Amino acid sequence: MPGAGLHYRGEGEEPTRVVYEQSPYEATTVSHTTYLKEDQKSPPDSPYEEDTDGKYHSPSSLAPDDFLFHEEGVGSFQYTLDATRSLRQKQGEGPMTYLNKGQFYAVTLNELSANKRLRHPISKVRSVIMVVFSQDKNRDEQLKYWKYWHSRQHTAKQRVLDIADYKESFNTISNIEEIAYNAISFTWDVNEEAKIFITVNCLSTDFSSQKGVKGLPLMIQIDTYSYNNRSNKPLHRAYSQIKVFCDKGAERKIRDEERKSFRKKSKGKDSNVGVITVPKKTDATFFKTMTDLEAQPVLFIPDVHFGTLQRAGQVFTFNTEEIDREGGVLVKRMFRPSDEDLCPSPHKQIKEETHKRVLLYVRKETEEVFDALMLKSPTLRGLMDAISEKYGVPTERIAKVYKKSKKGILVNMDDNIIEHYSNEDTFILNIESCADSFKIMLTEI
Amino acid sequence: MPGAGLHYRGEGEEPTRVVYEQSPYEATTVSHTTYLKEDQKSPPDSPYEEDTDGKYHSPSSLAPDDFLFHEEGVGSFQYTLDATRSLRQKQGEGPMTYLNKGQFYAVTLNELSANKRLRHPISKVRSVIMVVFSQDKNRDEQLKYWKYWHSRQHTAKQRVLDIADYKESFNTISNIEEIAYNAISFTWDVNEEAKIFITVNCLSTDFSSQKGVKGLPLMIQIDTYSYNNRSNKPLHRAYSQIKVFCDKGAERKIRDEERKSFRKKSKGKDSNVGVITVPKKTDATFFKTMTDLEAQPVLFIPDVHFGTLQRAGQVFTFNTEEIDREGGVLVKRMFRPSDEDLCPSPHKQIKEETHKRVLLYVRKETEEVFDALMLKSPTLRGLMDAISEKYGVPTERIAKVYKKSKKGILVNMDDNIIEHYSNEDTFILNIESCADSFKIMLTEI
DNA sequence: TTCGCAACCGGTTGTTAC
DNA sequence: GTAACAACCGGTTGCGAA
Repeated sequence: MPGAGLHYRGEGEEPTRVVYEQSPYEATTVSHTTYLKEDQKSPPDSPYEEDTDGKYHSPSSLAPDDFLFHEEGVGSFQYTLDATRSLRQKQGEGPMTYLNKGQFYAVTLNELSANKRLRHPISKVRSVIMVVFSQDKNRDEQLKYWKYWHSRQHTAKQRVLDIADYKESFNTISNIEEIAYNAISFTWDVNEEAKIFITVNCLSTDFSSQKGVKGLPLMIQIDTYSYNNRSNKPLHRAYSQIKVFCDKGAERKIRDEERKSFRKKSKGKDSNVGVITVPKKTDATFFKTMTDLEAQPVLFIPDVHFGTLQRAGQVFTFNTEEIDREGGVLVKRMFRPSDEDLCPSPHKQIKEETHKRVLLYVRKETEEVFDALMLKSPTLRGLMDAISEKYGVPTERIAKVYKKSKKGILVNMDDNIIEHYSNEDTFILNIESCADSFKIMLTEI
Repeated sequence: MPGAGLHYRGEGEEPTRVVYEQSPYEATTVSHTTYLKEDQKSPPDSPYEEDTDGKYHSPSSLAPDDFLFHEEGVGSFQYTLDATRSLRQKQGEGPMTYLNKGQFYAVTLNELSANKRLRHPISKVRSVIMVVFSQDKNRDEQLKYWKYWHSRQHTAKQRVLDIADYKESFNTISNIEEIAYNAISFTWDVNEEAKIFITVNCLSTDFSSQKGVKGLPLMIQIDTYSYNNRSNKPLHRAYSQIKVFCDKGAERKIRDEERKSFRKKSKGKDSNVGVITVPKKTDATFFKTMTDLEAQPVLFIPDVHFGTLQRAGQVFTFNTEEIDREGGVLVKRMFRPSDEDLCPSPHKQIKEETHKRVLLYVRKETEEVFDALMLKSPTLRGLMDAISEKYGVPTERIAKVYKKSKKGILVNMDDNIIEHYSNEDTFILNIESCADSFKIMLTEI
């Protein structure tokens, strides 16, 4: 790891002074309050790596104290999650921390800069803590999962991520905002350790109706922004991979792994192929710093339908107020993601027209979960518009729309047919590209 | 078991002559073709019991051959299910047979009367084989379960119970009717053993979204009616309790039970509390005769909405025809359960409204794809309006509308014909221009 | 490639100790 | 009662044999 000057923080060790690599691109001193200009695009990837443990290496050649922040501020923050981490770790996967659904876990946030002792003059930052899926899941997949999960909750108000209102926590943070169902933002002072208590309200197995299968891994991601930053880009981003279990499932999982490890050992077969056993028991997990600060995390705000519309409105209103007080126009944009950044709301307006609208569910043949098509009018045109909007097929390029009845009869779709569909009728959708036009097939199921 | 004269049929043993207890209520000879009068209510419970094994005891004191049928005919039929039965059996539960979803199992039906050798002059009976829930589930619960299950099937056509079209089977049965999604009826001759092959398409775990829980036990029930019986009441009713598993789950379940039984035994603890171990391995299960012939089994026909309306209609029509030939008015009622006996439609009003509308599919001779004609009323006028709207033919210019039946018979279309069309009936449409008017031809296909 | 089968997976349930 | 924990449950997956 050439030239990397990274800080290692052992357990119980006081964070002291940290030295960062000098950026090859900009070698000037930047204070914590000097941020990236907006037009500064495509920063280089962080040139150093971290080990799979998520901790930082301590190179033998520590640079002197008077080195400065990395331009991006990457690496200057360190977060921990107070939960037992899995001892074993599959090859090709990062470490995994086990949580129980509905249980509170402490998350601590520290800023480890060399200037720590000097105290930053403007020392407030805003962090957003989120529950997201692994990066191999794209935006649509993530939203599909969240929608699926949300549709099966007892109450539509059920959030993915909650924060505890412990006094212990409120001494260190403020301006808490539930900016999405899976994201909470708050501000804290880099001169003091911040501590929050979070709980995750979904199970890793909640994203599929299949029984007896592994749950999906999730990530707790923390993005930290300059308080007055004009940029959409966080100063720092880190994550911790988690699995969420029922009841005391996290503890059982650890127990079972220990048992299995013991059985393996007693068999003498040191077949640790593909499994790395983390040596010592870890009561806390360090977040792993990410180098990609550009990717937009997927925020989930449920589809606001009738009664729920109002609630989402509240969130936005609240955010807007907050942000107005802060005076940052661009920050406002960030904290109020556009419809496209969120779960796209098909029913943006209107109340008197609602009775004419039809909500159809369609899914691909190969998929399990449906997409919702809200037809602004129960007509062929309305259907084509909805498909166009949802799947990016230009309306004018849709050559034919067929429907196939349950008996397999192929019919030209028309207004009349659509008018007689009921809300929540279900179809298999097939979009066939044919020359430079598309043929749409809705199969009734 | 005092005074019980029951027949025991061992494996491989030919059913020969059976002796039944003389009814204390009626000691007259009744032939198989003499049935209960309709006004004869509340028959006494069958005065004999069966052991939990579901087989019949063979009392040492067998009565002579010339004893006669029990008034109800109960006990004169014996059915077997060729599937391995669970070795263990929980206290308070009957025996349980394990099946795999989608796998075919043989069911044999025998009539064991003393007159067997004499051959019945009128020897046809109708049996209905059903998959139902245990008796502790009332009608509403059962329908709720079926609806839940049906709503999660890949195709709405998915039936609960299917019968194989093996030649081996068709030699012994006829007039097969799928009278409900969970019930199939057929006729057979009591002088010959009937053999059918059935498969169950639901899992015992399919009735709940909960993960990791026991599946619901089901019953295969067989009701046997006199072929010309005017009564709703079957001659005989028997059931076998089953659990349906995925893949080869039935075999695994048996294996696991054997393993556990072995472990218990090796521990020396003869703690058979609450568990009866069936001594020998049973490759087939005997159905257990039920004494309650009054209870109406719960038949499941899915909510008929638009497209599916017609399918249910077909079933009914078919049944009605069948029954008319048999001439039994009351049987007809039985095979055509009222809406209340079936899955009650939640959209009853909607159905009432849409009841009058008919959706027909028509295509040109040369085309492949159909157009939909929504008739606002099921009349000739409604048809002409729909054609006019769809193809721009002025209604007043339509001179004649013919229909051509499948046999090629040409008929003037009238209100009556149209009223009897079902949703999604299909036609070839031909519009012939003749002077300044048009002739329409609908050919049934 | 399929089949038989044991192991995996994790929600759920029952049992035992405090 | 409640907390800890092992066993149950059955769909699913992976592995070795035919």
